[in-house]
Amino acid sequence: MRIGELARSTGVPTKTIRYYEDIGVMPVPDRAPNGYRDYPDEAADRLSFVRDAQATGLTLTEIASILDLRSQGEVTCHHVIDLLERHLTALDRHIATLRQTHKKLAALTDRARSLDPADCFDPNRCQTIAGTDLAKVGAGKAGRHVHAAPARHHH
Amino acid sequence: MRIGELARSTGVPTKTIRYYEDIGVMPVPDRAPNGYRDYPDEAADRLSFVRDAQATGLTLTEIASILDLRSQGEVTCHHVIDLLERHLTALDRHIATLRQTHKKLAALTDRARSLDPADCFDPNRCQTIAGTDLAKVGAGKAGRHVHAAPARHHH
DNA sequence: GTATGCCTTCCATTCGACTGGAAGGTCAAG
DNA sequence: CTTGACCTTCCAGTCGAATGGAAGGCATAC
Repeated sequence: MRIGELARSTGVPTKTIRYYEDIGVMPVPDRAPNGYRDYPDEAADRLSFVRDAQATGLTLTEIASILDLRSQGEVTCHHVIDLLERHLTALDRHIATLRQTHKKLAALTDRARSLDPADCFDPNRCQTIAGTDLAKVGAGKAGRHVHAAPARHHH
Repeated sequence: MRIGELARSTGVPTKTIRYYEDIGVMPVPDRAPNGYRDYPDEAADRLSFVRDAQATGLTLTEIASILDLRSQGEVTCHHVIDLLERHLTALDRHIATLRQTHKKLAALTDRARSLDPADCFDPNRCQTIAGTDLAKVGAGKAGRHVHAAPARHHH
């Protein structure tokens, strides 16, 4: 499979796939006689795994270290297990905060929705909601920057 | 309250607080006669809200638009509600993928743990796990880059 | 009075993760 | 034999979100 097809089948741009190869999260593929990259079918799964892992907040560097493409001698199984275990705990906490703040944001949305729609033409009304009420809704002191995941990529 | 205290009480560095002010997610505070920023108690709540919202994947720009600190006329309640609603849906999906991939990573960790510990001194064994098995575990085709949250900030 | 700690502004740099664009090679269709 | 889609490398730029550091002002302690 060529890079374009892989890109189409996974939704990951070709540019990004090449970039992943550069930084070591995707393995160096074979080349067709013409120099084109030639991917095995598993490449799509690998790419999907990378994206999923990324979505849980692992950095590409961490993912690379798990997938160990560069086969550095110092990277042992223990390191990988450690990394994964620490990440799983962080992930648990992260999901919890996410659900919490989801609730807050939902409450906030309800509040915003329940306002007299006519007031929406008065910027000051909006500001008031945004300012005071919002601050109160979001006032919880839950675990700060527990950790994260990649951003939307529409630069 | 001065910036240092605010920083201590929220865990957000002073640099970052000033930066938040620059980009408009934190309101411009009063100044003491000596020129020092003087924050009201609510500032801590506001800052916490910003961090929480950020943790759910909203960008600082989006947060600023919700908090509407700049009071642009065009930013209506509807825009804000829209933004929040879209974000909440995205967040639901995101949490779902997170939980899914959490499961995958947990399975992966188990698998890694269950290997003969002696093999851990053989780099090749680790590579094998990392390569083939991992790719399979992570092979699910769940919704790609649904969206996300900010990164750990230990640059 | 000077050391210490906190504050101020301003400007440059970092970091991860892309993304764009130039310059050019390959190949099937018309 | 050219057009167009697809591929190659390489290097530069962007974006969000900080972070670092210089240069200097304020306030309290000794």
